[in-house]
Amino acid sequence: MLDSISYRRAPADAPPACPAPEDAGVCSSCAARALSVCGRASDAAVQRLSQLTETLTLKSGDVLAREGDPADAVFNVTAGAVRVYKLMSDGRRQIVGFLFPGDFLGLSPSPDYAYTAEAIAPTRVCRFTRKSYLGVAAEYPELESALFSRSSDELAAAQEHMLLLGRKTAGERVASFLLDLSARAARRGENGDIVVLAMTRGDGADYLGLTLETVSRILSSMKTRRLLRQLSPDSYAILDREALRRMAGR
Amino acid sequence: MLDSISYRRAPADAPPACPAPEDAGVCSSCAARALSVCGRASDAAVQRLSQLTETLTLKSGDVLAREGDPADAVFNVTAGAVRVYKLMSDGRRQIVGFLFPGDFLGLSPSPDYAYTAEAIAPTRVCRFTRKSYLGVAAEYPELESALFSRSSDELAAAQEHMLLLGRKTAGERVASFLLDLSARAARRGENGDIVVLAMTRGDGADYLGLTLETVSRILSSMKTRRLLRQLSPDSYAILDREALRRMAGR
DNA sequence: CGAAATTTTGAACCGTTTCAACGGACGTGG
DNA sequence: CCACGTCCGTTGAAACGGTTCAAAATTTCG
Repeated sequence: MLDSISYRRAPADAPPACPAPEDAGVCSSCAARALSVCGRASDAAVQRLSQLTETLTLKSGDVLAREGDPADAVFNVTAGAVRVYKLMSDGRRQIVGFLFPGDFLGLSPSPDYAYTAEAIAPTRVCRFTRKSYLGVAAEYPELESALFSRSSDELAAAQEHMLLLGRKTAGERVASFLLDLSARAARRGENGDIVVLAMTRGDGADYLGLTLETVSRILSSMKTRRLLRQLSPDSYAILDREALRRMAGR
Repeated sequence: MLDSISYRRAPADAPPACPAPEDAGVCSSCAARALSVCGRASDAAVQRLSQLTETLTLKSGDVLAREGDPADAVFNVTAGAVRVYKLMSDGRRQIVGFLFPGDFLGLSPSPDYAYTAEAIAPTRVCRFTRKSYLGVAAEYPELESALFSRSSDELAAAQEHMLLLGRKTAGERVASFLLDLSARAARRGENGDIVVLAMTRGDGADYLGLTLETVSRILSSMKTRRLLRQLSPDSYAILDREALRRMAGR
């Protein structure tokens, strides 16, 4: 590269600040925030649920849930990032999604987890047992509606991702991914013009159905074509969003 | 091919017989059957819902829902087959799923359909308006639980399909597809050892993220390798399920 | 029966993967 | 503080799986 800038990744010693700061250790605000996002949960349900909740602080590599294990907990991410994936016996991996603050895991009533979920950065989550969740849900049907709605959004995202995996070219995949990360960051109240790739190239590749080399090559070409500017190894400024949109297809 | 047998597709003049035969035109049994599959809906909810239901008879090519249109109806397929897909502007298509008798469409609370759904054979569906569905759901929370459960199964299937699209080889995809069709047929009470490809090779390809030529080639090689025997252009007998399983991976 | 659509098969091509090498960032221990 | 090993990202070159293009065979349907 022409300009060999010396980068430094963000220090990885402590969980990053929570966008909606919570009283450390107390999880009521977490449950409230998590549920209020859905817009329909009653205050009473929030109160009940937050009593049944514990906060976990995880470091990169910690496993929240393992494919095939009994699904006895529901999680809500409050800080950090999580990868959710499925494995084949020979090690091939498909990441089916990344979780960021505000996202849920484990809502499905299925008895076992169908995926493994692993922190990929210092991460904080709220955890409630499925049993306690079911008790509250039975009492407050609007909670179930709210989470059903969330779950449906997830299904729609999964269908969009099937289109990406089944029909898009490598360039279209990476462009779509960057725009998606940007939109999600904006929805969390962060700056949508700066995309932070909280995951490695390998993780990105396993999400996009590519190899890490292909992801790296495409990011490089986006840099030389002035669509992106690399701010650090894991964050990029979007210079030409319109070109990225065209490149993403649909 | 060595043996050039003369095949004949099943005649396509009338909707095939419904597995649980219903009084033609009357939809109460349909709603009952649809909901009872979930195992939790009360008789009262079934009664209420069936009053709000109409039966539609569709021919191949008829559209149930179009991507972007307001999602004001929920469907339950009682006979036939439906393809659900997303399109790119240049015509590339990803089929995100096929619907067979017993399957639902349109459960998501999202205001618009995120996909197009089209009959690919003579098909019968029960249709209820979203408005009437919401009314009943508000009154009978167990209905919502039951459909949430269905929807979660769909999400799990979508995640499994992402693994297929992102990481499996062409042979693994086709083998997985055949086993999946077989399992779904068995769940509907049909013979799981005979797989009916209700869709064209092109539809299969657009589901598997391949071209129709690749699908055809792989089916041919499965025939010559005695994993399958072709009973008609659209139905195959599974001769070696174990080999298919190995071939499907995971 | 004849036309249109679908399926099958072959051969050339190409986008992505695979294999390989190198460089930078970071943690560890001397 | 520097040497060392590891992990991650980048880049190049060769190989390959699946696509594209083309044509023929079969099936479907009016």
